[in-house]
Amino acid sequence: MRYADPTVDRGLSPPMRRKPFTEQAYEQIKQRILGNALPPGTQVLEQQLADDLGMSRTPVREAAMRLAREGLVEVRPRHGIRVLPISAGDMREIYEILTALESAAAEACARRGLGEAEIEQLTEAVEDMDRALAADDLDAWAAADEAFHRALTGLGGNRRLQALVDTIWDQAHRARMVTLRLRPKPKGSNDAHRALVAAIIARDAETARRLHSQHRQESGDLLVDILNHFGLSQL
Amino acid sequence: MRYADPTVDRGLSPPMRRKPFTEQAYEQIKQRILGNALPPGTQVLEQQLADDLGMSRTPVREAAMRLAREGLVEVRPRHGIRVLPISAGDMREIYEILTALESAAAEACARRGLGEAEIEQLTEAVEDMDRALAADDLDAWAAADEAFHRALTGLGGNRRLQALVDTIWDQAHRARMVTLRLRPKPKGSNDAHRALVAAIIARDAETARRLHSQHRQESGDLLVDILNHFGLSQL
DNA sequence: AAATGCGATAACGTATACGTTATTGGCTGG
DNA sequence: CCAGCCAATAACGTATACGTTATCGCATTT
Repeated sequence: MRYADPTVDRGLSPPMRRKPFTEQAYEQIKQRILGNALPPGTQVLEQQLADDLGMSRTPVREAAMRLAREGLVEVRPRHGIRVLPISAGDMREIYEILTALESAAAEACARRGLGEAEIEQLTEAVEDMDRALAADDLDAWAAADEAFHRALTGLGGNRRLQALVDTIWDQAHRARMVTLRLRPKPKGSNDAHRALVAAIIARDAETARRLHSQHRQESGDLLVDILNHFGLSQL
Repeated sequence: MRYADPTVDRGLSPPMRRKPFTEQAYEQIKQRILGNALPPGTQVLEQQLADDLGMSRTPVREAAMRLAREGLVEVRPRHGIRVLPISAGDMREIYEILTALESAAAEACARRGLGEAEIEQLTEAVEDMDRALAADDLDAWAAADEAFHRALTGLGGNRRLQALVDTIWDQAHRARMVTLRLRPKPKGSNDAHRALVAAIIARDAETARRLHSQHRQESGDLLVDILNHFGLSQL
């Protein structure tokens, strides 16, 4: 039986524990899917993935079941693990959920009021978005946009909500990456985020919710329209 | 090696397939938790659960990991699987999420408009709630209330949202059962549901959302207050 | 008696073994 | 040549085996 070679024990002293294989498998497979190394429609056998990752089928199976429940793959009993394509309809569902949850987070932020340092996280992200847009760096813009949304949900003070949003956000990753270069410059997003931050600072919960809800819904609609317009009904 | 006895093959002809052990384990353990056969704080070893359920550790482990991600248990290496207590703070988080998602479903129902038969599902549930309340049958009331919420999310036309709500709803199950008999008669809920149905029929999306959001938020606050008032900070 | 060290043991993470069954490729009959 | 059958096989679900490591009891020390 082959176990993790203790001599390769990721340096560091005692508090550094090796990440369980199940976790490694989950992260790596997910990364391959999001990074398009495993494009939608791909089918891989459990054994094959296990070989690739240098572990046995057990952790791979556990990771696959998790990814399946998160909606990234489908396990088809004798056909392997299939990377799911995302349809425009899926995106509609995903954005509807993101809209509801993120708006609730925005409302919560405004209601409870944020501290100096917390506001800073948001404004920082908006400034990064501005800079990226000025430099025409769409990848940087996407990263900053993600940072903003992550900060927003993080500051809402609801861990469960944050975890849900993270999971769901990942499902839409591929579609966002594709549409990023097919859509008009996302100037509107920056403005919308600025307005939201203002509402949060003003502790106007209802406005914060409404602004973000509207913004999210518009982004979602735009994205779905682009997918349909370019005939990208499956990603 | 012991495999499922084919002679006990749940009757039915060919299209009837035995449910995988992993699934059985998940359902049974969950049922035991929700039914309080495994009260919060309980710790059971994987092997022990496996013996109880008449299967090996493998499916039990998979079920445990799933339940852990759903927030019902915590796996503590070498201490067994621990049934998590629910705190008032947890309930706040859970209700915040339910509020956001169900309100979105209500809005969606109103926006797209429901057919005769679909409306019927909702009014049926409300009538059941009325009957149960008149008969002072709180368990029946809770069941009808759950049916209403399930119908609402189902009719929203967003499968992902429905699945999320189902999972999160379960997390709050114990707390609802406990507070059911500590709270005043839930007459207000019935009225709120009736008003919501009216808004949906009128296809007034914004009102539907606002009504349901408010109702949900109030139920959540009430529940949290009761928990705190009775010192039930851990369930 | 309390604290420390150490060995036994139990529980876990992972690997492997194994029965079951769907799929597949070839073969036979039309 | 094609449809249907059959055997081989591959992939999966589940069970079991096994190395690792945390915990616990017990003995030794202060």
